[in-house]
Amino acid sequence: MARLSFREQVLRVREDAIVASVNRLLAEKGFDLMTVDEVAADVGIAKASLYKHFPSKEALAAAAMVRLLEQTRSIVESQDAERAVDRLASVTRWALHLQIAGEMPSLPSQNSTLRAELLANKAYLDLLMDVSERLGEWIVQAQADGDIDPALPPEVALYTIFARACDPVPAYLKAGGRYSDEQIVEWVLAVCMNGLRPRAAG
Amino acid sequence: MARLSFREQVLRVREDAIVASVNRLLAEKGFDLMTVDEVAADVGIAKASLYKHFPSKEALAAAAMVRLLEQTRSIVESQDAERAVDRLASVTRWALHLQIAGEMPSLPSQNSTLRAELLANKAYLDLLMDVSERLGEWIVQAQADGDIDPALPPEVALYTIFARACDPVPAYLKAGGRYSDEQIVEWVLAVCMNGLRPRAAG
DNA sequence: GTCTATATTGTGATAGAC
DNA sequence: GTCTATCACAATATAGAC
Repeated sequence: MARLSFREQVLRVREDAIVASVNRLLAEKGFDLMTVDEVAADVGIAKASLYKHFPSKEALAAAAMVRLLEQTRSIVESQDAERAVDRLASVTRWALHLQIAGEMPSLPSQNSTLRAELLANKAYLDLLMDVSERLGEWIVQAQADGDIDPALPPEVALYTIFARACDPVPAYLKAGGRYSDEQIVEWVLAVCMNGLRPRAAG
Repeated sequence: MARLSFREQVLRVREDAIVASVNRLLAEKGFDLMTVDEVAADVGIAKASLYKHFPSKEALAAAAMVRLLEQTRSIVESQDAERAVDRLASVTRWALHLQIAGEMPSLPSQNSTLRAELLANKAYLDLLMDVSERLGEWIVQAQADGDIDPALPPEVALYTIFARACDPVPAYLKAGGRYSDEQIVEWVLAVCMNGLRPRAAG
């Protein structure tokens, strides 16, 4: 990796702060209700300055998603459990914790402008492919191990796991106020992984 | 039920048409991206006329949700399978079919204005209570039958079933284009109900 | 109750000085 | 690259004639 000049480092730190704010606001209010004014105020700079770093609101959201996928890849690569199903459960648990802590950015799947921007973002696509392939391998392995139903197409299992990132169930249970975050995560995780298991014969 | 005058019937039909349009647009674009202009154009009346029927965009969305819950209650009441778990699966299958057909209205859970409007809507709350209580009874029965894990709080199962209404997995699988709607619904349903099952001992 | 036309506001994005 | 000030426009909501 090339050395960065002091100027470039300052720039990098500033942009990290922006993306962190965007991440938090996306988790809190979602893309449509998050305003660029809010982001600027949260970072503590003028809106026009924001636009010198990122050309559009969509680009801000994309940067937050790239950040999330980088964290995800890092978590995926750090898994060392022997059984593939345990590695899958561990990554899913991490995502659920992020979500229940209010740090999981969420994007509307229906916004076509945003979709187009993401699909044009090479960093985003590469990371998504990377993570998907790794998880896909684990799923196939878990099917061979008898931990995931072999009759299920791997992509069904993959999407089911990805979908935990925007599962509304944790938030509903948390709103009830009767259970700890830990307990909620474990229940949702158990229901998720249990759903992928092979059905008992008979 | 009181007889309606001709005038009132016309009004009723018009409002049904409005709510049906709102339902479709909510399913297609979601609340934030749906504009009142679109609704008016879709129904074929002027926007100002729309506002004579419904006082706000939020009220339009609420009416669509009431309509959905009325349909849900009707489906719930028509269930006659012997086992509670089969009745639960059948209702969930209906919701998944509605969703994959693009007829399931979806609201952002983060919009506080919309939340407040819904929580102030007695018809909505009554229907929600009604449906929840009935499904809750079935869940408790299914736990007694050994079809749902008795260690799971009934509300976890209830929310898990409710969440199928906004599950992104069917849309992702449909976008892949490799499987029929029927096949997708059956997989997602199976994973859902399997997840609630008791874990095998050992 | 329906229409056309308009008021009002919120917000994404930019101009131009420094 | 940062700021203040402003534009441009979309979208909710309403006025007022018929």
